[in-house]
Amino acid sequence: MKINKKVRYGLRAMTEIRDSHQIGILQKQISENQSIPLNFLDSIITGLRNANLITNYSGKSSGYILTRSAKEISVYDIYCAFEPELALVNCICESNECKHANMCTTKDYWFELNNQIKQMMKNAYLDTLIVNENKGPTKIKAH
Amino acid sequence: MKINKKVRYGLRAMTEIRDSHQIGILQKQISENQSIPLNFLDSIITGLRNANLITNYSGKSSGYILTRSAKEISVYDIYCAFEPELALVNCICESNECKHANMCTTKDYWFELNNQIKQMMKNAYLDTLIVNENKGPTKIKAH
DNA sequence: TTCGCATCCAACTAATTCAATAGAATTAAT
DNA sequence: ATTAATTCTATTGAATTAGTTGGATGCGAA
Repeated sequence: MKINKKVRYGLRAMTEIRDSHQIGILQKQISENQSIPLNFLDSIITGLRNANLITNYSGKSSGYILTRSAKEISVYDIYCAFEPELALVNCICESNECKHANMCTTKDYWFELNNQIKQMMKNAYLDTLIVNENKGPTKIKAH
Repeated sequence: MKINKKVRYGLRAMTEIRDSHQIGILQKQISENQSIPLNFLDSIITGLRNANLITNYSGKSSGYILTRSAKEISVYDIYCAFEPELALVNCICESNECKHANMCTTKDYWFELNNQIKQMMKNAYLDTLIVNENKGPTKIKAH
């Protein structure tokens, strides 16, 4: 079970765009800052734009910005820019219902796990994604 | 993000073995009951045996049984019979630490999500996996 | 207007993983 | 011995992933 690279790069790209605030940021700059291959980033940007999460003015010095506040963009919004609805197992998509579903011992469990994961991704917002400066164990300040 | 078929079949196979209690159950029977291709089930059984979750006597009329109580076998135990430790992103495995980890905005989030999913799989035990008989909306009995 | 830069867009490919199959060797009950 | 089941190794075919290539388009500066 892996998160695919478009989602991972997409999330990192989104934090770059977030941090450029109203000014906007170019693909090239995102690519350099985040070590994402430029050509690959291109298709990631397409995904984010189609999902209506970012926008820009076309032309030479465009620069991408968010379409809404970072605290209104969830990790699941970004996930869905690159993947269909989260479905850990195929029978979660109704179109793919499997024949022995009505005697399946595991279906309910997968549905439950699927929902919980989805909910965790929906409850995490772009504004909370930050670099953790603490490398070592957390120091508790005496008070 | 998908659960692979070995894990899914493996979990279903485990509920069959659980339900055979002390008697034991043959691959062929598991294969028929759960519509799992027999040859493929073979490699799944191997995984479960190597993970020390099931055992049998080899030969003609063997039959598999659990090595311990179903309520002591977690979904995560079964998952790990077929996959290495859950790692949604590669940098979770220390051997694969990525170069810009110390400036990564998303690492902490993936670590947190990874831990929560792992915990949910560790807290679900084989004895709780059952067929849900209710097809329609739940009927609440008047009392 | 022509050039450079950056985005936009579609097709393609190389590599890897996944799901399944095939067949031979082994084991043990009858 | 025969039979029925498991065990082990190797291979295949399909699907997915990650990334590339090449060209069209749009804008601004020289």
